[in-house]
Amino acid sequence: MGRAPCCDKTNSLKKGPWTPQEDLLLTNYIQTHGPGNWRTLPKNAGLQRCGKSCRLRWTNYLRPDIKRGRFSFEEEETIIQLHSVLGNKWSAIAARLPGRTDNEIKNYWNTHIRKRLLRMGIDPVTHTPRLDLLDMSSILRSAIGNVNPSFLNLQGLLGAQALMNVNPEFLKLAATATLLSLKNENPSNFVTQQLNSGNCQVQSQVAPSDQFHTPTQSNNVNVNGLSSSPENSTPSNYLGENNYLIAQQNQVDNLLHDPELMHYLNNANQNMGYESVLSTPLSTPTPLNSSSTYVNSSTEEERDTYCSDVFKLEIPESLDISDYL
DNA sequence: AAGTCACGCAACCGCTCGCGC
DNA sequence: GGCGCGAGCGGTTGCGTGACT
Repeated sequence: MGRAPCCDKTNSLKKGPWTPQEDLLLTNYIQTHGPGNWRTLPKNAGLQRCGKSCRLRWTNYLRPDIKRGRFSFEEEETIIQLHSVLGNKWSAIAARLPGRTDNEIKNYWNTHIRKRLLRMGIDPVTHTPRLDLLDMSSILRSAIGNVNPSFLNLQGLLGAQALMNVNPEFLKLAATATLLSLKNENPSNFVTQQLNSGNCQVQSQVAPSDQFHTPTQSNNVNVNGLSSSPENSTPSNYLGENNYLIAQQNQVDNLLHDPELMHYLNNANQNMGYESVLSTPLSTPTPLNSSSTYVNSSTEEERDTYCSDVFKLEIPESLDISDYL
């Protein structure tokens, strides 16, 4: 017992950015002696730095096997997949990405991937579609854009029950309409048919569900020996449109069949108003006209725009969906 | 040209865990 | 068994830089 602290705060150890001279001292020392004891290293190397600072500088910057430069699509995809399995275990993720450090991956996640997933309406923590952004109204509006407005009246919805208390079948209807939109198919006929018939048994009505339903194996993420259980299955490829659609379909299906989620939705209006769901600014959903826009895009903006409008939705005031509530 | 803002990244901070005393 | 330290990790901060007005 009685060891001296690693970083004696009374000492005026240097902090802040490293100078080239300090880098050289540290690199030369480690190449000669190896890292060894980080606590004694600064003194032996002639550095006025904390051992912790030296370790960080070496592992995050000076290490010779570090790969610099922009992350490739493959690396990005791997990070997303690993994060869906491992969460914020940056060191574990970095261990499976040769040449990348946990700090670098963490920074890249926070500055690029996280934002992109949020823009795509995907919760970066759970890797599932964000229901708070799944504003069904606009999808329905776009879906029924050619329906006689007199047929629908939203007053009942806005004046009555919170949207969070929505009938699960309505959620399913909206989600299916969303998926039809994602598939670049016109959901109008489908929604109109459902609303006219009062039939909420959407699943059986969706035109060829199998057409874009997920193969079983795509539920299982397998990255470098890691595989996720079906319960926390995640999109296997956010960068490919088809896989993205498959993932969306799967995740929405899973959510709509998740009793806990439904329980949450049924009780959420006790904790929050439906304003959060309805607060999305008015917008016109952008059709996904290109089937290859996203995966082949070379710029981040192009990647982003692919799905940025997918969940921008609104409810027309003339829509009456009270029957679904 | 100058000021402002947003973004990215390196570095720091604070915590936990494992180990030695 | 308890304490303290080293190492490692994740979260956060702050600075540099480029874009924009």
